[in-house]
Parts: sequence; C-alpha cells; structure tokens
Amino acid sequence: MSLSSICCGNFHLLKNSIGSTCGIKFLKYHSRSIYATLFSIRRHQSRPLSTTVLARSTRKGSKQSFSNSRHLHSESVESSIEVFKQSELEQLKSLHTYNVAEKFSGVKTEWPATILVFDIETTGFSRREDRIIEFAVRDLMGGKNSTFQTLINPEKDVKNTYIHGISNNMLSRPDVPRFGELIPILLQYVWSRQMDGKPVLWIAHNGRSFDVPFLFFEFRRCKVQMPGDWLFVDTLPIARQLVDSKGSKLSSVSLEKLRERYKIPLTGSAHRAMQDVTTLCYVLQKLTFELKLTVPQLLEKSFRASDLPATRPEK
DNA sequence: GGCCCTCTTTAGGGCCTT
Repeated sequence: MSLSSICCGNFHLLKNSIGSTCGIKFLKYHSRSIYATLFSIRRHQSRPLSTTVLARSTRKGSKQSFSNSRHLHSESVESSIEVFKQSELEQLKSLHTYNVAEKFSGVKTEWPATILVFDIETTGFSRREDRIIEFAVRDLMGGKNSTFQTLINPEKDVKNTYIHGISNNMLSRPDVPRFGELIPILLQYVWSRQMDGKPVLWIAHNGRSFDVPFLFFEFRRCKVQMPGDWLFVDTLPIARQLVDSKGSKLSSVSLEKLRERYKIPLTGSAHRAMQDVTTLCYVLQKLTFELKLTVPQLLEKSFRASDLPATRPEK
C-alpha cells in the first residue's frame, strides 16, 4: 500500500476538517503499563494546563478515546485561545487536514503503524542546553483528535523569539505545562491514536539530527524512557533522493524549499510547530508519491531514538 | 551535531533543524 496513493490520489478530497477546538484541562493520569507509576498526579492537580486538540469527526479503531469529556472545561478552552492567539486559531481552522479515515475507512486497518507527523520549536539548536518550547503533531489517519499541540514552559529564557514569535510571556503563563507535565498527556494522546499491536511511526524533517534527539533528551531529563514501539523517520534523507528536471540532486531540501517545489501554500506563520507539521504532511504526500515510497518502506527506514549516536551518553 | 558530497577517506565545506 502506498501512502501517496492514499493521500495524493485524493488530494482534492481534503477539506476543512477542524471543526472544534478542545482545551484539555486534566491530568488525573490513566494507568497504563509502568508509566503509571512514573508520574505523580500531585503536581498536575494543583493547576490547570492547556494543550490543544483539534478535531472533526469520530475515529474508530483506536485503543481509547482522548476526549475524556469529564476533563473538558470551558475555561480551559478559553485559556487555550489565549495561549494560541485568536488569529492563530482562525488560521488553523482554515487549514486543510487529512481525512483518510473517513474516505478510506476500509483501508485504515491495513496501515502497519500509526503515522504521526510532528515538529518542535526550541530555544536554540543545542539539544543539551536548549529546550523544547512548542510541540505539534498530526495523525495522518485524521478523524477526531487528529492534531495535538501545546506550548511548553522551558524554564529558561527564550532568546530566539525573532525566529518563531514565541515569547517568554507566552511560556510563563501558569497554564503552559513544563515538559515533565506534558509527558503523561502526550503519552495518553499517542495511546489514544495507536492501533493494537502496531507501532507508532513519528515523522519529522531533519528529525534524526534535531527533533528526535531533542525529544529524547527531554524525556531523559524527566527520567522517563520513551516507549519501545515509538519509531522515527526522517524525511530529510528521503528528500535528498529527489532530482531536478536535469537529473541532478537538489541543492536544497529544506522544508521551505520542498514547500515551494510542490507549490504548497503557506497559510500561517512558518517556524510555528503546527504550521510546519501541516506543510510536512503535504510534502510527505508529494514526496512519497514522487519517489514511489510505500508505508512499509517508510517503516524499513525507521529508527529508534535510543539508536541514534546523538542520544548516546556523554563521554 | 549528524549527514552528505567531493577538489575525499590522514578533510573540509555546506546543508538542515531553532
């Protein structure tokens, strides 16, 4: 099965599918495996945290629902809007998203993995000194709760606001979680998307050198081990296989250059996590179509975070 | 920092991520 045959062949079917916005105010953590013992709910009960899940329709077949309606409160929706600015929410609502689950309900169970496209914004390039300040992910299967994004309090000054527009004031709000507080939310979200017995395939551009080591180090700082069934694929080396009309390799395969190559419109601010996730979703679709890559072939290219040289212990 | 390419491998420059 080709990812591109699913997504690209039905590009015209993509439509506005972000119909509701839910701020998630909770963390009475649901027990599952050893992770249930790793987090104390004491910290999380003391203050409401805001992450944002964007949804449209019910997705069947996942292990559990992420909606947790008893944890949804109107005030957390309002605080999410404040964190993500009204203008940004309007932009997000206007974005297209994948609708694969609805259009290909008979096919989805054949996917060998849950495919999550993700992106992070950070305080800089050093995985050891800098921190993640924004995380966004989109499940290619689409459906309810197909996207998840949040700002993250890095507990240090942000000096590269000029890059992404994320300021210290935005991150110091009491409802913006620290990474340690985000982990149980993120784990629960991923489990809600994961199919029984199948791994999670995380996809990021330059993920091998940047996003995945950053994520790994944040988990390690919190003394939490990443789930063993989390696999990662980097679209950068895949894009380096592209050639131009003369058969020469491309001089640049940055996400921006790929967006231009495939004539993908920029509907929001570049260097914001969810915008780049949306761009990468379209790039991935075009990329896999052009290179005739299948989902199983993507899986073959996957790696575990712990296998990366960048995540080896310091000497 | 990792990866790729080449005027290479006993090296160096450029890309890619914030």
